[in-house]
Amino acid sequence: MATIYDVARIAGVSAKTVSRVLNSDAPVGRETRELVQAAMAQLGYVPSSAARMMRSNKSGLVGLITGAISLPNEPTMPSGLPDLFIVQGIQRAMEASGKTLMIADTGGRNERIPHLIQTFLQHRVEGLIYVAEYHQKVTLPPIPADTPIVLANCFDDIGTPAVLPDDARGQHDLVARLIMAGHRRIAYLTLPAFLVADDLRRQGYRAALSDAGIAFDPALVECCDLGGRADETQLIWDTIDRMLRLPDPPTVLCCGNDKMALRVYGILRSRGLKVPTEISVAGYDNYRVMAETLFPPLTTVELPYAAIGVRAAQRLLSMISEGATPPTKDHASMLISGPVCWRGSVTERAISNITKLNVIREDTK
Amino acid sequence: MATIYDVARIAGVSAKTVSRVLNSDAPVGRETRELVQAAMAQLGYVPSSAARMMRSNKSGLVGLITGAISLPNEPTMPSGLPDLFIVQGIQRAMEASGKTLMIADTGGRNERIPHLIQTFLQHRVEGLIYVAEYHQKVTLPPIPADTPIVLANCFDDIGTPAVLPDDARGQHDLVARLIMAGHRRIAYLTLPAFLVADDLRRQGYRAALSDAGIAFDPALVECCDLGGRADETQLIWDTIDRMLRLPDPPTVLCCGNDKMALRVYGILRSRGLKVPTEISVAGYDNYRVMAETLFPPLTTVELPYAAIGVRAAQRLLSMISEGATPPTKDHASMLISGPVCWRGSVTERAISNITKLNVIREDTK
DNA sequence: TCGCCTTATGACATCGGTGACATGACATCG
DNA sequence: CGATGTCATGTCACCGATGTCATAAGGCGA
Repeated sequence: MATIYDVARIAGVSAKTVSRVLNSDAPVGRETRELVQAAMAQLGYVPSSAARMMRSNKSGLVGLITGAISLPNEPTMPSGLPDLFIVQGIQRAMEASGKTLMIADTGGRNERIPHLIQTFLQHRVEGLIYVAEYHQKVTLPPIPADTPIVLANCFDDIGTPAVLPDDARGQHDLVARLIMAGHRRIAYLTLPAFLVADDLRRQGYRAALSDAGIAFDPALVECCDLGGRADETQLIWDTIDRMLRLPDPPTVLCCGNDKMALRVYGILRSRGLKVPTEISVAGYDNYRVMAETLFPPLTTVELPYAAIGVRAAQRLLSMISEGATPPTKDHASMLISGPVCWRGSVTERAISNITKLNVIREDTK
Repeated sequence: MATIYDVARIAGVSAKTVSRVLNSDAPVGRETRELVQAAMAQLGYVPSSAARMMRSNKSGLVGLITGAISLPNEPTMPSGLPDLFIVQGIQRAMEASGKTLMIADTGGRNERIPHLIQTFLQHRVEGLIYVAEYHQKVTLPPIPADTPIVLANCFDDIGTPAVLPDDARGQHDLVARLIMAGHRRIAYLTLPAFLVADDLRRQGYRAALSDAGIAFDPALVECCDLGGRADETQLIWDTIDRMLRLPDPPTVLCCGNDKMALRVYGILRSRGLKVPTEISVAGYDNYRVMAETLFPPLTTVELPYAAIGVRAAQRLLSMISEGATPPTKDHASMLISGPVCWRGSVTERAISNITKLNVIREDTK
């Protein structure tokens, strides 16, 4: 591979002059510049970032650690694959700032994280982002204090800056919207209780009911996610069966995620119940291949993955540019909420007030 | 950040000795080694890959260009997101060989590819892989001859090494298996004709019919994919309507992908047809969140994304180790086939012969 | 016409490792 | 006992850029 010295020789100038042409950091005669550029083109010269980095001690690299690439779609995983949108958001933001993103993957084995961090440090990354597959608490190995790090879709208990989905608000907004559409008996088929999101979503669910003066009925809430185990369909079937036999059965089933909603569609139809005319269904995630492809399309809440990625990247970039000074140690975690995506799977029993409707939408975007 | 010189000073040895401890490339006294290791630990020393690379001229980096991260799930895209499995496969293979993968994303704008390649070349990657979102022909900008490149899930017309899904064989195996299950009237709701995969799949479809001595009936084949446009559901509806009215209607509907199969499920049920007892459905892709979550689970053909990734990576690695010598210029493209995933969405009208069945399965894995 | 500034360019050291080679202390062997 | 070999370690140059400083030519005001 050609070097500036090769270019300099061909162009009949010094290496330093070639460097100046490359960086435009000092005046170079027009004629000389053209000679140098011709030589570079002729040799197919590409500057070595390694050499450049040695001198300047700035790598322009940001490291991203994720299990997202390795664990898409694993049935055991709650939210599934769309967390890759986080990576996409980060990518976009980094792009815009001229940094190069190095992506490493745990392959599902968290014990490899120290090694991945080591590799990144060898490349002198200017910052790190850790992306979790679903909203959870994590414990990362210690990172050198001069390397800023941001957690995306996860948090720890030592106050590392984090960017998280606002699960409580998402569920709240959905339920509030369902109430506005005239629903009063709102069932909630929840995620497994060990998920951070489950607790937050339940809070949002209850808060929305409470806001509307609707009593909470524990008979309408049941965990229906066994992490993809074979008997899950049976569990959902039984749960729906039980709820429909209640004296005052639900008019809408809120599912912990879109995948569960897909199952519910199949079950309801096997029982001869039409969606949404006989019963409404809502999901969570806005997993678009499902939500938009289902018939009828699924009302759901968007998990704002791309926005989480963008915000995480921005946060890291500002930490990098502010230098080692951790600023006013502002809120370690930042919550991002996504809008309710209203589609045909829920009946509008009463369009109470279009204006209010718009308010909610704008409020949540 | 500490350097070997800092370590050397603390340990009271020369920098070269520290280097020897790092690389174990020459004998070092036990006591000295321990001193050095203690100093490294004390300083939190991490070697600079930039400096190392300058001397050795080996980066240990491989560049991966993809639109996969940016375009998951876009309704306009045929196969959708699972091509990320290719990236996962590549990651695994690179991992095993000790190379570090740099991933760059086109963000859907192919005109950015030259810039991405430029960035990779600055980092002196030892090879490049381009991953396409779906099986297609691509035209990449010229790459320096000394940088090997492999195409995954795509090909070009200048004979660049490529690793591709064997669409013809996949569709053939599926149809053959359906025939073995007793089906004779096999409808095929195809992908858009502009897709490379469509032509190959049609070939496979016809070959399987022909193998079994079943006449090809054009009335059973219709394109039902408008790239996610709103009227797609209507088109599928009409097509199914027409086919069911045929004097000899199909007993199974093969869909161009699992997403279309999901739509078909909804439509069939809206029409009161039970899957699979009244009509069978098959998909393509083995997009597991769908295929396994649907009720009943979907029979489909696996698109062997992970295997494509692994093979592409292996191919690149061997090109790297063989050096600039392009070997015997063997087949530019390598076809990878995936197995038929047999699930509950298709009836077994006649289990003709278990042995044969196993043969097909083994044959296709 | 001289001093000074700007433009255009080059010489050289430097970044952090590693390869080539040298050196000194022992051990081994004929 | 001297020749030879191995171990343990150090010296120094070098990889390919760029920062610092120097130099030379030309423009311009005093």
